[in-house]
Amino acid sequence: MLLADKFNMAKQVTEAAKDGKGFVPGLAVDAVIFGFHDRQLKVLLLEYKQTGLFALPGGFIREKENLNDAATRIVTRRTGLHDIYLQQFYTFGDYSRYDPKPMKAIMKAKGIPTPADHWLLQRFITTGYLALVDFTQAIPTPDEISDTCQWYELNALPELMQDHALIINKALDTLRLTLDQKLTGFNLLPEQFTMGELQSVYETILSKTLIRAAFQRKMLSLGILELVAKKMTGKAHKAPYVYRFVRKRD
Amino acid sequence: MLLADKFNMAKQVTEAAKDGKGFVPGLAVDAVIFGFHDRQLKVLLLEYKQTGLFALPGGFIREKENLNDAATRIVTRRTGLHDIYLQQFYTFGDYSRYDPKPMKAIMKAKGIPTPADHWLLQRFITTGYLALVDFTQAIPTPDEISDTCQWYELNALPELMQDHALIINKALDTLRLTLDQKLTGFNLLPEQFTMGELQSVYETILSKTLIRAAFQRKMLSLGILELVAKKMTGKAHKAPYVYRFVRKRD
DNA sequence: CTTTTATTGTAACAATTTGTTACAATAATA
DNA sequence: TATTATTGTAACAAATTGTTACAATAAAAG
Repeated sequence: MLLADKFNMAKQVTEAAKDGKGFVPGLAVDAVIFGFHDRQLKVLLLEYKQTGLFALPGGFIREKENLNDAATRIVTRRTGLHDIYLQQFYTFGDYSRYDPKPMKAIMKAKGIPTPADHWLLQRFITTGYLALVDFTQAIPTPDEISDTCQWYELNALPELMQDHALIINKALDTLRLTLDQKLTGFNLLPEQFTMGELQSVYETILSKTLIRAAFQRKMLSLGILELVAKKMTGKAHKAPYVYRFVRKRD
Repeated sequence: MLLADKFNMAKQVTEAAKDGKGFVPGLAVDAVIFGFHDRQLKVLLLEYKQTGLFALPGGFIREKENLNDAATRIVTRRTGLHDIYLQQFYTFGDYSRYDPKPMKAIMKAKGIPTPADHWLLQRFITTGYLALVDFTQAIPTPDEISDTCQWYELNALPELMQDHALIINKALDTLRLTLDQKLTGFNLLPEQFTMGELQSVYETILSKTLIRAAFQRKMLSLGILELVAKKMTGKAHKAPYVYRFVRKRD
């Protein structure tokens, strides 16, 4: 979960929030926010310079808030985006993931007392959500206590807090397994895109090259692409068509 | 979650459990335990005669227990089975699922005081697990405060507490979507089974008839079936082969 | 016994889907 | 105007899945 949000809550929301009241206890939300740029999958991470570690955006659930709404709120806060593709993928509840050390370090650096029973130092179980966003539209936004909020290449992640590397792996596994079924790849692209761009999203997610003719034929056969126009690339070759994703009529 | 287990904990485990201490707060586990019998999918449910309602087996997570271990413990308790196929499928966190009324009714019937801040009357978020068990081996076992623990046909479920009908639906959806991928259907059968029995498991889960020749060819091609022997059915026709499931060598 | 009945196991062919190769179309550049 | 680098798609091949058919056979009927 996002340490920053913990502080956010502890420091600014309400008096009650200071001791964790006003939130569902023991449960957090972590978001693996994927973006796509330069034929690479990116993940949005927050940096905590005090610990030398990075963390997934995360937070807590308000007393009367739906779990899914909490996830939406968290992702919207860090990206500035609404109408985000969000999918709950796993709830991480191993006891071994409980490690109050990094949190303690951050709290100390901020001058917050760290009694052993402080609510931020208790065990948390976290529900993982994966978000697919348009890289060109997202505005990475750190919160009050994180130092940066930036995109990182999935293949070159910095050292992550707790089990956040595991959470990202599981998110990617889920994305791969449900890609064909849920047709979620489109969410990583701008509203309009070429077949080549779509193919490169698929290739990057699946980590394998696809056969161009077969990919194009398959995508067109699904009836989910609407042709918009041609696109002059300024390159010395035929201009590709531009498509838009249209929801399949059931 | 299983009301029975709440009481179980509250009444018998430790003094600490009485006020919910010793458990992870706010989070529960519910298990959708599937069995297969007479070409029907069955679900294990607990009955609370005080409320006229039925509930999924469920419970809480111990202070230092892994979430997955809690699920295993809960399913093992209700079935007497070890080495169960268990799969986490979703965490249910809508605020609207919070409804203390049935719990209050049960507590009153048991002579337990019901202050508004009683830990059992708070909002719980619950992680759903689906279990696939061998109907012939499971021994349905009610806990201290439930009246019965029995199999119910998926097509003829009694009225369920809270959002438990929704949880069962989501479990079934997950089972259907992952059936081919995870080859989980075998877990509903005894160790040895005929091709016809396996096909009827698939047909029941998917709610559609499958083509016998294609099904058999596909299953055999997967290399996960080991021929054991022939089986005399006592019927007036050729005896079918008997297979055993063998894990695919990676 | 021999024939009938109801399945099982599988081959054979058809239909569909996916993999592969090839080639015309074409926007910019030389 | 020819060249270059891609795009769009057709055409055929290979693999997978759907369908039909038929021999094998355990028990029951005659």
